[in-house]
Amino acid sequence: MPPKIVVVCGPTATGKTKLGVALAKALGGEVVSADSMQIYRNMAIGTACPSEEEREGIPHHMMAIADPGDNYSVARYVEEAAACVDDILARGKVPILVGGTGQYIDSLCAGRTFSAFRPESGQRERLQKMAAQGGLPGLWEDLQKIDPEAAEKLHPNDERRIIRALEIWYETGKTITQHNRETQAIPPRYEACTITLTYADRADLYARIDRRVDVMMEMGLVEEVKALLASGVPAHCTAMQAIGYKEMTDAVANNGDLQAAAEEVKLRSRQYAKRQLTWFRRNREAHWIYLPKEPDFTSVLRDSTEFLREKGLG
RNA sequence: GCCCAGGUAGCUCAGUUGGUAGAGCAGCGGAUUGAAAAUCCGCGUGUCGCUGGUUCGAUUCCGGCCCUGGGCA
Repeated sequence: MPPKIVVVCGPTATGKTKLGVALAKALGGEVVSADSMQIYRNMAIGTACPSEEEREGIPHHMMAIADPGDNYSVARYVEEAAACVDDILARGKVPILVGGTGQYIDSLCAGRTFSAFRPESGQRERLQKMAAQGGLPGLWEDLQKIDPEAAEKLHPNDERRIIRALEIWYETGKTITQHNRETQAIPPRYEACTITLTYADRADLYARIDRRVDVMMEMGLVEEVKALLASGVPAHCTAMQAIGYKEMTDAVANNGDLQAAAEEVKLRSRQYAKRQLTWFRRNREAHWIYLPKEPDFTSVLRDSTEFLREKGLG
């Protein structure tokens, strides 16, 4: 049996951080972040990265460990986070995976491996150029000849995945279908005991998100973005695609209305939360906690620990 | 008060030479195997301001009324 770990997931602004810390204290655990943007340094405000006080002395891993100019990826995450988790287990503590990036969570728990080559090989750039010049339909047709099964599953407009599938083929001589089949055969690396947090009423979640963006603005999101740009972080790198950062970058560059930009950030955050829900709904094993408008943290914690006890944790 | 323009989806608007209407955005749903806070796909949710008239049939034409914006007083 793979080792058990706790997973706390859910859409943004549902209190994952707080629950993660409380569970770490209750179970003797450490937090491992599963957040594709908190992974970057110097982005504390816009990514709602927990402060020292909020961490309450609990060690937090996989947080603020990459340079914003780096282009972090799932592959790197799985490798580094697995090392963290294994280390925590080896010390007899409970790893508590906390975050909203479903792809990172699932890939880590599945023990998924990724095709072993550097995306910087130039292949991707070449394919992107072809697509940009109207060659996407042709690329999809190429894929259909090389790997009909993959082409079947991909919409002809899904440029990223079509290019990814072709890139793997040209670089390794193996189809993505073959690669996926191999990774699916890998046994799960961890047994995830998953708690998914969300508000029972979507309107309450959206209201929470809106309020949180206002707080980020008060805390100085604009200054944080300006500082990143001033330090030489490229305006179009992965980190700057994060919600809050791209909108503020545009607003600052165009001398635009910051309040209007904040409204845009709220909208994009709500849409993001909805996509997160779509991802998490897929996991039928997860224990969902449906929060009322004014959540009572004590009962959320009790509900969580009860579920984990049933799962044999704590 | 008079003149003009307009009132169609949650918003901005298109349209119907009379046969109960469609785009963008928002919203909802789905996907997701090295960008994932990214990216891709699907779905129209409606007393066509109200009320009479003409008509087999009116959101469309005509009258009246109400509302909004602009102009003249």
